[in-house]
Amino acid sequence: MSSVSHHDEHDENDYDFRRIEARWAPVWEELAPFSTSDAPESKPRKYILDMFPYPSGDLHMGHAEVYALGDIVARYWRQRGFTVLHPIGWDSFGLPAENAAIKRGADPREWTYENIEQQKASMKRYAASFDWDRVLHTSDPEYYRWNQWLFLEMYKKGLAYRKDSWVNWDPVDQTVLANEQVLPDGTSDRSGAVVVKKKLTQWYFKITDYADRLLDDLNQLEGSWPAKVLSMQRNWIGRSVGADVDFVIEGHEAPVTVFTTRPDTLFGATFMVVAPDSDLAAELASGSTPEVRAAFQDYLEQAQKKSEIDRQDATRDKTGVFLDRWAINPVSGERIPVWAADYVLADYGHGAIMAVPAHDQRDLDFARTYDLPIRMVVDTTAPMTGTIPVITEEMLNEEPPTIDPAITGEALTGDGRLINSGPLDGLSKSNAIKRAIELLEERGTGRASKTYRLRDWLISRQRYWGTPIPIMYTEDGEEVPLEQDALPLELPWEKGMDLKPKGTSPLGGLEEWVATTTPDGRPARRDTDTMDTFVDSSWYFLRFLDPRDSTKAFDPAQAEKWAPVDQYIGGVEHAILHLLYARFITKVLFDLGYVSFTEPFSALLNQGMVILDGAKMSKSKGNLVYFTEELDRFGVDAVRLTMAFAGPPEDDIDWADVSVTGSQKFLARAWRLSGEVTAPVGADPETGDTALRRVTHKYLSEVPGLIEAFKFNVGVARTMELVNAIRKAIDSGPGAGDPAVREAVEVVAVGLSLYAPHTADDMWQRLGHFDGTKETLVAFAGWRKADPLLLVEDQVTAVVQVDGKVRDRLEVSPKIGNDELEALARASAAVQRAIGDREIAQVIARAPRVVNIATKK
RNA sequence: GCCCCGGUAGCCCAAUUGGCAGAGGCAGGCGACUUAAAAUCGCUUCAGUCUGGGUUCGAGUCCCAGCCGGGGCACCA
Repeated sequence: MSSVSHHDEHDENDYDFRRIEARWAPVWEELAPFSTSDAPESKPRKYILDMFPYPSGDLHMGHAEVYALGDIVARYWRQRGFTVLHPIGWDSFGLPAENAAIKRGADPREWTYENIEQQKASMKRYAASFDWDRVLHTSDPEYYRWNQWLFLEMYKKGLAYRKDSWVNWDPVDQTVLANEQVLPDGTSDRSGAVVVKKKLTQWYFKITDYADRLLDDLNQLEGSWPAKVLSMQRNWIGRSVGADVDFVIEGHEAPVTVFTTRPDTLFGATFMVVAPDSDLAAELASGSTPEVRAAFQDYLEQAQKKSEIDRQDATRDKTGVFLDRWAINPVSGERIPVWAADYVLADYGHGAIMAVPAHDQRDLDFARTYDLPIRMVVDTTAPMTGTIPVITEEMLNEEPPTIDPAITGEALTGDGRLINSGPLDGLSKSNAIKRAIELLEERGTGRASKTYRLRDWLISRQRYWGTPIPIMYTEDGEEVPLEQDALPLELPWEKGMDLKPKGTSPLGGLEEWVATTTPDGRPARRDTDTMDTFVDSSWYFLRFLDPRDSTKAFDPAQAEKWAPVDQYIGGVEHAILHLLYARFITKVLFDLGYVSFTEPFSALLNQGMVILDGAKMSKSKGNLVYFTEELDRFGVDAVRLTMAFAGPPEDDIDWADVSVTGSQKFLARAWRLSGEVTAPVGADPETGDTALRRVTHKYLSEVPGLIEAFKFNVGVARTMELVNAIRKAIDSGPGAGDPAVREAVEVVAVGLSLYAPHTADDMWQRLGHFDGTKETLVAFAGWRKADPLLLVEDQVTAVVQVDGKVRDRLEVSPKIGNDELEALARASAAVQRAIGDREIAQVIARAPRVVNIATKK
């Protein structure tokens, strides 16, 4: 045997992913098939967006998943005849670059743009169908100048402002953090350090102005966004509805307002508590006796020494200090003591509460610690029917169990009948809430009110690698915004610049840059902080519409054409931060008249994580699966297909549970078919084998619904079925020359183009369709219409049950009627045997599927 | 403590409005091809759907209670 000819034959008929990848990568590079710059006006449009990556190192398996899934969606809509905008860029400002630069003593730009080049090469290898003409990097001056523009627009509207406040300080990264960046355990989501509080003057975006809209508009996204994300956002915004109540403080000019969700318990308020770190507490203490002042100072210092973790521990004992001040209940006129205690937070509500120990567990714990009065005002033993209290005879005869919170230590928060509450007596909880608010409003000492967990977005960062804040300060402290034509205010770089975190921005060290003059010629100093990088990503989807536009951030006309994003794909780790900010900025841009929509992402898909052996992959655990290694071993298409096939996209993929080899074998099976087809291009499929055509057309009709429901795993399974059916047709059916076989293999190629672009294009070429032009790539072949005649089965199996158990199966016409089916069922010998001598009670026929005969018991 | 999601074969997962529990894959077994093996092809074993109730002619699917797993929020007034 000639080994040479043997080898040649091998070459032609063996699936060699390396050779196939090497064949197509240069073709795609040359044809730039997914550029949308020449999109015809006539075609419908889709904007499919994958969350853009941060350029730290090379791509990892998580990227491999998101870009595989996003690409399925993009390629699907292209096959459906849409012009698909599927851009990519880099979220390239941020701390990792800066930390790497410090380690290497170099410019963060070098590290950043080297990584971008590496990731870009990997993405191209991965064959993601991006529009490479629209690449953007948020660290380019041409991008971040529009962050500055946005900041100034918001500044003009009072939505960007500076305030002095207690902020979250990351002692490792030496910068402030937004609330959203502090994890529930009080550590930084970046460095992992325990966050401490620091009082600083910082820039904020007034996201709280949008709290109601951010909450209410979530209803529009119901069904299109994962329920989990909607619930997380609702929790995060945390709207509480209740009342503001004004308490006069003896010897204090202004009344103190408290927020409460339970104005019905106003008569049960037996003391007031203010947050020790609030201005109000300091004020009240300073007006008190020297002893109180000293005790308060002492308490405040202790409270501030506590870490965020200790402070949030709900189980720890309540502490506080009496301020020797007295407040007057605006409804009852009662005189109640005022305390300072750190279970009240300075930055929630008004930083002060009315304490109702009988009906609030925290207040009760505090009252029991300091021996303060506890008064029940809601009798929760009175059962309610609607809003009318009902007392049964049984209850009158029974010795009632003690429910007094002062004895049990359990606050009563349930519904009940109001007692000890003057005009509210006898009312139910909900009616008493309404009535109490009316009473307060009549007297002008309170009003209905809402408060939120959401705080304003702190955007200042004391680090280098970000967007400079376009504000300067004159010698007398006046804020002066930059003029638009002074933008971009470029981020300066000096060789040997010290970027080490030291608590103030590194830009402060560049005297030449900091010292400037106002437009009217006064000496001034620039703000040396940079913006939170979440500002960058809060509007990038609009910049993709024309990333080279040097005259504006984006073109409203283009936004009208493409936006909002039809499908957004990314990890659930951004469920709050990025998505909340992007929603906020979109609403701001709407209010400013730049866009006509109020939500940026019409639909959202969260993919799960790629894990290994049940554990998150990490370098420290040493259980990393390397992206490049997987591609080298199994090929791009097999890795992509595995991502799609592993399971529902939102579930985690355990790389130990999947078989990339299996994917590879399947691709080889499918690919080989394209070499076996002998029917000529254009052979009329209608002259082919009907049984195979039924399978093919069922595939054509079912798969679109599956893809649109993100059931990619089922879509792949259906493609496997079709391939199996073709294999059978060739080996033991009508044979490789049948036009239906050609039709089916072509449908496989188009179907596979969503998951395995190299294999699909190679099949398409072997089937004789590719002529070197962009239009003849399989990506543009189009999804064929299923022939409805082939979808109608001429025989279906009807099941006959007796008392719910399957006793016979009948081959019947799909058009059979209930009566006829029932008659057939009754005639069945197997059925009669099952019935025996029992009497038939009822027969349910659901033609053409099922007949159930129920017998009398 | 409050809220949300999920439990189907050894494993990953399917299953229109309630209507034959199994589509697909992995792993395993047997066979064909081969001197042999790999590759390939064919055939094939395996659960009655977490538990207990309920509704129904009929429940993986709907309702109630519970168990287990995952997630979010939580001294938020």
